[in-house]
Amino acid sequence: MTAVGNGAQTAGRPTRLPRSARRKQLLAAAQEVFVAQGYHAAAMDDIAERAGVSKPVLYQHFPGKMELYLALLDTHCDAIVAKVHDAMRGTNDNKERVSASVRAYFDFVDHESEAFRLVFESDLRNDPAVRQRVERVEQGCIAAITDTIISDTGVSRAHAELLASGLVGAAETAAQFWLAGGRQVPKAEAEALVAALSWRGIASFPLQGESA
Amino acid sequence: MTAVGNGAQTAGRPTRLPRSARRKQLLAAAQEVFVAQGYHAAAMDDIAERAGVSKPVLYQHFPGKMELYLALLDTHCDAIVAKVHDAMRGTNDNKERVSASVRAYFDFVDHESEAFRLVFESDLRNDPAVRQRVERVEQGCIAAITDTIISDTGVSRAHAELLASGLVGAAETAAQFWLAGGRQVPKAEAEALVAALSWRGIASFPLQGESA
DNA sequence: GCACAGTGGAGGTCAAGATCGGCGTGCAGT
DNA sequence: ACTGCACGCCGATCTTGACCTCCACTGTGC
Repeated sequence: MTAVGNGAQTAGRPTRLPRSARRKQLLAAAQEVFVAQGYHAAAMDDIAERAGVSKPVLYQHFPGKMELYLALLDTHCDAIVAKVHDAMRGTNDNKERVSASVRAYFDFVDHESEAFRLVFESDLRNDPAVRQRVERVEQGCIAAITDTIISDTGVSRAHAELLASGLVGAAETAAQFWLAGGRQVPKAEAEALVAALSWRGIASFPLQGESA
Repeated sequence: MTAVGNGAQTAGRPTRLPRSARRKQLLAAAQEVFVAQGYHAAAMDDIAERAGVSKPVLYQHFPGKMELYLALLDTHCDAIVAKVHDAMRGTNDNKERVSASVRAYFDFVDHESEAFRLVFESDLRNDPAVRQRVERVEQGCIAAITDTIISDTGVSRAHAELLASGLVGAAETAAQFWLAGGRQVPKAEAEALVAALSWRGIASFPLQGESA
């Protein structure tokens, strides 16, 4: 976990990068610092130092701390919703849809845990701009699932949304727990377990009425 | 939603309270402000104003902002875990246990939404002291359910924990969604829906192997 | 050899947490 | 009942810390 990309050259020659590459590098450095320290504790000095540049450079690429954070957030928010959408559209078998959605969550947590923590453990949820984006992610995931539930079970939208939020919460919390616990269970096993839980939970809902 | 307890007396005569009553009033005011604004955005001035006193009084009762927040947190953390424990011990029927647990979450969200948001939407999870307490709550709930799952299904502890985290996440997220959506669905209905989802999901796990 | 673009470190500003001298009120003793 | 005392409370202030810009330097193209 040293500096990003081209490495720290604080003592060596300062390398001149094209703006595009520099911007990506700054974003990567910012992501590491934001995830490690949280938004408030992260100082712009830390981010600049992490990237191996000085603060003015940072401010030549981003107007302020908030915009930098939002840029990062936007990138990943899109990615998450897109993955769930893909999981829904990739097949017509609902059981497979559940599996794919759960797998999407675990993949995301496994491969991009930094992005996950950036979005779901943000300490800025009170800020309207951030709140809007984070809620948009959850709403987006819930909405994607809701539509499928409605069309396949016929329950009301309000009920379907509640069920969808439960499923999303199960996948999200389980994935988070799996990550926090140090990936004790093999990933495929964990996915299968949570997928089974979710599928058994939702599968019999077309019945609508409760049978004992 | 004006000032707490004895009302705002900014213009009138300042009332002198015994220390114990003043402390409780300050805690209530702090809770309102912390929930409404989040930890970082909440200023000690706001809390003092909300309580109708001045800042020095606040600092005569609590050493600092963090201690004030932790005092609040501790109160509610205990309450949540206790409720889930009660739900587990109240009966031996597992289906009823699931219902009771879900009802516990919804009750908590319904009746003490402020406390819920204080704990689960905290913007201080990066702070070790806060993180420890919040994780302790989730771990506590998960652990309570895990034991039941293990003794009744025989799956390994790691798997049971994962399942438990999924169930907790479902109840938590659904309750949160229900609250955020303005309680559109009647509480009893929402509880029944989520309980059914959870119960159907977990009920057939004793089989262990998957039947189509 | 010279102009120039871009870097690096020092400083301004402001918000928010934490604190000091005065004030008014209720009570004890005579 | 009157006076001195003790205590809780308030307005105004200090300081820290973090975001955001200005002077000296270095390496390059003509």
